[in-house]
Amino acid sequence: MTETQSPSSSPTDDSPGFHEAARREKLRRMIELGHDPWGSRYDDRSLMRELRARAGEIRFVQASGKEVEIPDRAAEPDLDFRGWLQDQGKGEMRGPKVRAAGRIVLSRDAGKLRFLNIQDWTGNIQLLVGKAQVGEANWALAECFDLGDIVGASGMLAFTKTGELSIFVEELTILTKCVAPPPDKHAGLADPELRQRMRYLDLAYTDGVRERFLQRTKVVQSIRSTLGKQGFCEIEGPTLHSIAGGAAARPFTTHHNTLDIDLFLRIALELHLKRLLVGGMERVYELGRVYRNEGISPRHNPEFTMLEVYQAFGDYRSMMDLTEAIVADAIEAIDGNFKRPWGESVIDFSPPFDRKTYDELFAEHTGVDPQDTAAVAKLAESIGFDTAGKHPDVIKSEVFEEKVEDALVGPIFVIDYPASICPLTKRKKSNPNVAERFELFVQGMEVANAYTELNDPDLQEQLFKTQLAGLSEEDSMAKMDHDFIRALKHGMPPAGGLGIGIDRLVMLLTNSPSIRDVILFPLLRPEA
RNA sequence: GAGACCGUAGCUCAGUCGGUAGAGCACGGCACUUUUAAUGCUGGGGUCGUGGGUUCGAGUCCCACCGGUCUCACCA
Repeated sequence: MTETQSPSSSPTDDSPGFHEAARREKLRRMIELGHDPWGSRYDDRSLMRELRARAGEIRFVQASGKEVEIPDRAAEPDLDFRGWLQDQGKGEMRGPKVRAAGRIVLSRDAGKLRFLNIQDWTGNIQLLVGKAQVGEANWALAECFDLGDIVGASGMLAFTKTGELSIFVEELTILTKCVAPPPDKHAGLADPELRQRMRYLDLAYTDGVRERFLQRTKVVQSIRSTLGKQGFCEIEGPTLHSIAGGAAARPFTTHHNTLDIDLFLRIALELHLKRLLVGGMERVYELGRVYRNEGISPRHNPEFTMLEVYQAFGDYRSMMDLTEAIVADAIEAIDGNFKRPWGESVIDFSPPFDRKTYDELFAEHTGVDPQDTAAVAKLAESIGFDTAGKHPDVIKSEVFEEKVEDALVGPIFVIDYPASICPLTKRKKSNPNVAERFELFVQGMEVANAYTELNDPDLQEQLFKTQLAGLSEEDSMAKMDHDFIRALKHGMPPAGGLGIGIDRLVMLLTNSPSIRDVILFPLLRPEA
């Protein structure tokens, strides 16, 4: 901001930055004409969506005084509007007086007549500005407008001769001058780096971007509403943890000066929510950011949004029903279409989703008996995995990820995981080697993960102490948290718990191939 | 962290065999009171990501670096 030129500097057509210079010249002229180029409060405007809804109020008044309804061009797309209008003979359009404000995204001028398309976040509308109609002062202002300027207009809502709904402007207001040249008016921004670094431009000028992020908002609002209706209570847990538990991921570290202690940014919400179950908060959730110091990919961002829900006296099966309800309600909130496009294919989110056990899917996709540890190890080695010194369940899960997960088109609940890789999950009564856990897979992506929560403090302590052979402590979900064990000793009710990756859910629901398409400001290396 | 590909005007993109940098949009000027990515005429706009090297000559070939995209690794 320190390099701003004075508004009085003249445009120089032969220097780099001449686009800005030309715009600053118009800014100077606006000031000269007595306008504030940075605008102020602008009341009583209608949104573009509202204006389009009012098109039905417009009438053509014939010379005789007879009012004629305007044909609905949506119902008659082939109508020759110009011809229809001529057939009505002499007369004039009459429509409501309206005010609107928005950014100029298109501009055409035809001598002493200008057409401006202005856009707000509900749509756009054409302004018709005629020199004779608006008078010299407004016309002089209109001559200072550029693409990208934010302007206000008041006038009559009516149709032009070609049938385009327009505001026939009577008064113009500059609300904010745009001094930087905008992206291509048609193509918007295409360079993925620019789209992320200058998200404001991507939102303002690239087709569909604002809509996608508004859909994300609808999904999040819908989730809160679904949970609220079922009596769940939203809480805010700490994001600074002294033990980064609840998941297996490398944490970001930070430091508190006064206490002189190192802290971690949370990698999961789990352990604090379960403490709340102990405290008698029977249905709780948190929807918030977690941080994992891992790689960046089309499906991973170092900070992402997680939903975790805990329901006392439930189990992982109640969480399956809840997951389906959350997804179904979110789809209803967007557009109600359960068969959703995904690239070249279509995902059918109609509940109920498929449910298959881990072992069933393992056998189906590998042809190997999941109980036959020797055969599983042999398969792992044939894929190229090193099996030496690894727990059989670790080997099995490596094979599962390699051979099964990518093939899960879904939506499908994978249920009943090997217990040894689930240190926070209750075991099945019928088989202690199996954990009551499911993950929801869609297009090979893990979207949700849920357990019947382990509430036995002694078993939990033991599992925290046990590092599975073949996993480093960093790779392990088992991190000793004495305070959490102490909480369990006071009695955590049997419960179901659920985690949903919100970014990935939004990706799937909005047909977005990269997580960066649904995160407003994904992590980027700083510019040089 | 490894590999492949990419970086040219404000934006979107061409650029052949190594031979003085191109288009559309945008921008300036002129014309036009019913346009729809308006149109017609006209003008200006470039440190080809950065720095080296090869060459008589580099946007183009080579090396390093910066940034991005994808794949892999990591994310049990």
